[in-house]
Amino acid sequence: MGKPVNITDIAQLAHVSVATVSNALKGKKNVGRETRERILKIAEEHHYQPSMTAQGLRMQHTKLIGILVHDFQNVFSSRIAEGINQALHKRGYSLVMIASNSKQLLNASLFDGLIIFNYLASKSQLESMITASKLPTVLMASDSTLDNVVNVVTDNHSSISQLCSLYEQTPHKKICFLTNDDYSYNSNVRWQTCYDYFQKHHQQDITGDTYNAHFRSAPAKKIALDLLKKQKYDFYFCLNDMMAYGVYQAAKELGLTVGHDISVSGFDNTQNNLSIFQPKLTTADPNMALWSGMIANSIVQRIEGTTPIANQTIFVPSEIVMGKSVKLNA
Amino acid sequence: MGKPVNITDIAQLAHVSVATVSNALKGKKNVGRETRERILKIAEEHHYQPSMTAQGLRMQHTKLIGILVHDFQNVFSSRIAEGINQALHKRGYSLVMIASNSKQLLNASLFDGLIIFNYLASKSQLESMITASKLPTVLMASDSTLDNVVNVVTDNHSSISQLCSLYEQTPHKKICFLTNDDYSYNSNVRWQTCYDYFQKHHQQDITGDTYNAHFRSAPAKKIALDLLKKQKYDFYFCLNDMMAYGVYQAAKELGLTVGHDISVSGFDNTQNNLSIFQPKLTTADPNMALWSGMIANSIVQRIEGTTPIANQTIFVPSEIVMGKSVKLNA
DNA sequence: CTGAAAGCGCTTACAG
DNA sequence: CTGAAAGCGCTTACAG
Repeated sequence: MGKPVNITDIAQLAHVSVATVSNALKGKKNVGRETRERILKIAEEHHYQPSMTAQGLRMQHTKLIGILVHDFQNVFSSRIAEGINQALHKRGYSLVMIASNSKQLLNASLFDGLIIFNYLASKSQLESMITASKLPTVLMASDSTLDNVVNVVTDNHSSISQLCSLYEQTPHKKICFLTNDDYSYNSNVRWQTCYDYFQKHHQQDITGDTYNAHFRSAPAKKIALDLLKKQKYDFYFCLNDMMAYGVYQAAKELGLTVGHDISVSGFDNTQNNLSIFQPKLTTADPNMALWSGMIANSIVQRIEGTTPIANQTIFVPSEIVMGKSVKLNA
Repeated sequence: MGKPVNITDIAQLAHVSVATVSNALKGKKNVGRETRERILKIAEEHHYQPSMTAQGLRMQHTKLIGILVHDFQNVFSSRIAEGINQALHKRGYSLVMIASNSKQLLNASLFDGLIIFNYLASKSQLESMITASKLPTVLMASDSTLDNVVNVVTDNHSSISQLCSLYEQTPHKKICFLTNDDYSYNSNVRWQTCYDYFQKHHQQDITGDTYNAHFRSAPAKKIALDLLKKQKYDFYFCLNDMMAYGVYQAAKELGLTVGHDISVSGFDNTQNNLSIFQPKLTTADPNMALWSGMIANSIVQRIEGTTPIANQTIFVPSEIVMGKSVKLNA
């Protein structure tokens, strides 16, 4: 394809220097009115668009913020990305999504800042990437203590405590917990909150009643199928919604009614207008709008120096949404 | 943050020129073995990563391919993007997703090629963007005739014809069609195929039995609710799955059983392991794996000059998946 | 108000 | 085998 028109082309067309074209285009006041208008007109006519590689190289920033996702298909990252994108756009930045197999782009002086949600790497691998990039970074599910990162995370603690307290208002006697793997920040914090809660209020050690279903529905279904057959538990406390969905499926397969025969709770409030959960799931809603706004704020402030670069953790409030999946005493 | 180490830093550390560092890093053979190893070691130790803006400016390409989506949340674009990403990665390109509010990036000499799925702009707006960018471009739902675009689209024709022929094997007598707006390529092609089919096989003009539900479930539900109450139709031929879902909801609300009282067909096969459609929907499956592969191939070939830049339309085969939503004669 | 020049970090043809 | 130099498209301090 013919190469795009550049600032030199415009300069020639307008019979001025490239410096003047640049100044005119950037709205500097040191350009004569007549000259400016002529330049603008020509640039417009030729669809002139400044080269981001040249601008980026010269100015040492790109106004681009990268969001690294494990893969493009992840529904949760897509949802939060959309919110962040809106917020960043208002502040003059563009959000660019890349999948983890393109992570070498993170250190390529392409982005002014980084946002990372889920990653399969270990925490130390992740941190070495972030350290190498030297960029202001927001982590959405971590408690990294690196200087250039701010963790903007769900306030798991308060929501999980409230969810735990529901147990006392049910007729149930036996509760179990579905978790994710050890390296999962959210799973760890949520589980620890449960542990503390049951230790304190019921003098009960929940360790033996904890099952790792990897935050996914299929393993959760399998585990629940087994446990339900043994009638071992009547309350399935799931540390995220996907696992709750697995329990729903298991219950259905065994002819059990959620919210009646057993109770199920989740976390994330991923139920949408597709009405996957029947009955409606009792879960925690992370307030995505607030979350994305805080992420956008944090990163822009660090890039622009409004907030000094220093480690910080910000908790985003979440709230309980009451469904019909937990059977409360009359 | 401290600025990243560049090629000059490495050159000083290794006591050689930047040219030699560059040659060593790129694996050129004109560098002494001892020198090369020393350079590589130092670069490694300092986590040297070439600047993409500098490289891009110098080489006039970035190995970056942009995919423009209407918004990050769109499930369909996310799904196809993931497939394209895998295929491009193998060929040394990175896929970068941007939302439509960042479309000025398309002409910024940042990308080597463009992939565009859904856009709310009119065809002419879209085409002027593509023309200005002068980049090899793949369109996934269009029949643009611009020189630098190749349309890689679902083979609507064959699947829709097969779906239409199902009607003759049902006990139903009255069929209606749910469509999208006029500017929707897929809707247009699919509807035209239906029109031709019914004209030819039933001497019937379906125009009066066509309803615009904007490819979305909510409007489809509303329309279906109205039509079902009037008992006007017994076969709801939906030009995509989302609208079929709306019809399912309407039927459920009225106590009607899909696949028994009425028949419903869709297009896209978006049903996943979340089992949203009960009973399983009869629909067309676009073969996403094949589709993403063909997109990746097309664009890389044009970028690298393997295939000359010229307008082309490629049809991706799709196939019917038989669910239980269409009631066939015994 | 305008333009010549330096320089951002690279790559590559060229001279030695 | 190695390095000096030009140049990709910009911006900005500076001189006039």
